[in-house]
Amino acid sequence: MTVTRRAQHVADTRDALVKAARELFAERGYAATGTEEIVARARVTRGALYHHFRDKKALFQAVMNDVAAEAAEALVTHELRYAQDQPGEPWDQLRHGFQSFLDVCTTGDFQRVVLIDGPAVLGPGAWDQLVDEHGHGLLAEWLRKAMANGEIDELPVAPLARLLAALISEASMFTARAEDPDAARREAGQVVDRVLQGLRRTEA
Amino acid sequence: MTVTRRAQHVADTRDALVKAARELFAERGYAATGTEEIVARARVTRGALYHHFRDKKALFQAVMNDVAAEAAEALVTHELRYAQDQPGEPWDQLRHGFQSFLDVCTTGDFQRVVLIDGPAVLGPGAWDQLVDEHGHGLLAEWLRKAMANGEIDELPVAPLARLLAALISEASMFTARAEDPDAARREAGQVVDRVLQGLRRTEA
DNA sequence: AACATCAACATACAGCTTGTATGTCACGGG
DNA sequence: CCCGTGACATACAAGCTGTATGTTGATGTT
Repeated sequence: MTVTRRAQHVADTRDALVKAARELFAERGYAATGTEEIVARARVTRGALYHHFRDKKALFQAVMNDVAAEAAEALVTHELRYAQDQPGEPWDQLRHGFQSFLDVCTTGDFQRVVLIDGPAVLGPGAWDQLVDEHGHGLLAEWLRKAMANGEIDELPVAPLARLLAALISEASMFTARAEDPDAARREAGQVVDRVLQGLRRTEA
Repeated sequence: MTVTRRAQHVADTRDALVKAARELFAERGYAATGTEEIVARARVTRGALYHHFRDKKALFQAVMNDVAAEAAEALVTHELRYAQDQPGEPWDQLRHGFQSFLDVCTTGDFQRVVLIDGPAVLGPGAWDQLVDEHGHGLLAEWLRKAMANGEIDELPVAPLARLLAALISEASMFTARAEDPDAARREAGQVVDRVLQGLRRTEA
């Protein structure tokens, strides 16, 4: 067996650390979470933590990647299924994808970890890295395609993708913190959709 | 004299605290700035700090209000002058205002303090409060007016204002962290303007 | 004018937290 | 079979925040 049992144990403790940290970071935020709580929940000691990660920030980085990867994967599979079920125009897929993106962002973990603490802990540019790494180069890709098809106006893709992502992120925050989440979700979705519609090709 | 000299000294130390904290928070971020550095720069002791502010977060709150108020004021005066110089259509003023907003957000202090550390330190909802307090209820006002004039489509104003503010905030981050800030500023401005244009009333 | 009082600080202290240095033990190769 | 090394656990040092206590100068009172 190439993968020894010991190696499994190692991976297991690492995963336990990331999982415990994720729960606590999402619940109380990065600053308010002590390493002691994390290792207690993971049922290891701080020694294990500092063996696997250089410092607390590195652990947070791992958690953030975890959350982002999960969200990206959920979005992709969701959209792939939709595209299969209903092979319509790319435009409709883009609209649908935006709404799905909104729903994905509205999960609690994503909000607190990626949107709130991420930039503060890892400095600005944390987003850039995430964006580059976890595929919403995907988003840029979609936009490029839509432009090539003449469905939306030509615009610099890089800033457009980032601004739209920020738009949706904020929409998710708005939704989550509203008194009436369902109503807020509808309103936010409506606004997002309208903004996207506004980008459609203006008939020359 | 109703305002005694002692009172001036008190206000002076408080201002010195806020100013020193603002510089350091903007430069190194909230978490990386110790209270000792702050009071050293303000040439007082930590006792003074904890006399004027309940804790470090309260000081940050004051700094954030300071930065936000300054930005809001700059924006307003700028726009008022523009409106006076060139009393055109409200639509043009809205477009111009967005670009000004972008420029205001691009100042270093605003980025780090309000956009990055603000939500993380004071929790989400810090934005809501700022938005409500420092007038970009102004923004909502403009939008309402533009809708009433039939210049842009009817949409829920609250989410629209927040999403547009987030859009511009992200545009400013994009601009500031780009290799070529000037080019990035142009691209970001172009995208923002295009999004805004997209909201114009669709001829029924 | 002497005195009490209180605000505006300064100083000293206690507790918590992070990171590191050191120790231990099991596993795995030679 | 034994020794080295990785994977932890433990113990320690340093820094930071918040609080409790001390001090001083202004201010109001009689």
